[in-house]
Amino acid sequence: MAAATSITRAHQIVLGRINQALLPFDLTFSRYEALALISFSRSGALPLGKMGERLQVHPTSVTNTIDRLEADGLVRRVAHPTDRRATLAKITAQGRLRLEKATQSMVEIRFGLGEVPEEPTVQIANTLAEVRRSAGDIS
Amino acid sequence: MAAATSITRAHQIVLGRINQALLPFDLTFSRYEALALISFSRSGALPLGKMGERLQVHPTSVTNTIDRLEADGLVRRVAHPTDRRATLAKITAQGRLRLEKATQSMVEIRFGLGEVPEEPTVQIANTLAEVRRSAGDIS
DNA sequence: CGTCAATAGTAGGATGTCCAACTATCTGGC
DNA sequence: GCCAGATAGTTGGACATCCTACTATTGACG
Repeated sequence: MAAATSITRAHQIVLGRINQALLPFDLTFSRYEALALISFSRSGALPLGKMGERLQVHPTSVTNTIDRLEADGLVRRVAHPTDRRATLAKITAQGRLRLEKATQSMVEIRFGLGEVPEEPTVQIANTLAEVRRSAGDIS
Repeated sequence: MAAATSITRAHQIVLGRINQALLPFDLTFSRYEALALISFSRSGALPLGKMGERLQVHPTSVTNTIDRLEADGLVRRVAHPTDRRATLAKITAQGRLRLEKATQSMVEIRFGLGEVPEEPTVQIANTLAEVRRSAGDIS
């Protein structure tokens, strides 16, 4: 139970710090993650469904996230070239700019890890990998 | 960044499993945590503010949680004996029964850790302690 | 080549979390 | 004693998440 509690608390702490740091950019961690994911794709656009898979969130959550990013002018919904069911979220120039600034801030706060040194963070990723493996999140 | 991502994903996975297991008892992890906390107190009752401190959540979250537990008959709001500002959440007999059953289920799924062996879970708690220490969550 | 199951996305409703603002009560300094 | 500031809890609003149910489109099998 100590492990489960630790994960919950660590998550609260890290997420809280991250969202605090993203506040000036009018972003949240969900929106930041989504924006970053899109920007990493070669064409700068991704079908919403694919995003849900990658981020491991429900399709309705993606809809919500993209709604907000689009309202803020950071992405644009465009039609999928061949599949008329699908919608692509395409990052805008403004979106890339905002993402870049936000990422600087993320790096400064070390993605919520704060003053925790490098070595322990590697440990954390490694030990939690066990949990993620058990759920098929990673192989 | 890998560490931050790992914490987020592990949290999603563990919380998802826990809430799934609590579904038959009409509980969520928040409500389960709150109920357990109250039951551990000597008198079986706690001021809402104290609960917020212990669980590290906002006062309004406690209000919400207790609202639901009370609506389900698992706790009852009673007046604080000396401080008329404060309200105590007191666990009911039905609450203790429900908690007991839910706890059995929690133990069975090892609090969401599933098939992860004992040793790695200890590792997880230890490595994440670093993050929690950095936020003053633990000493 | 036509029907029907599968897939992509969205709408509505529930829960949990936070923040800002409010009411009620307590407490300490004058 | 009294009044200002602190404290306890709630209310209303914002976000993120999930689930169920729905529409539109695709694709596969008879």
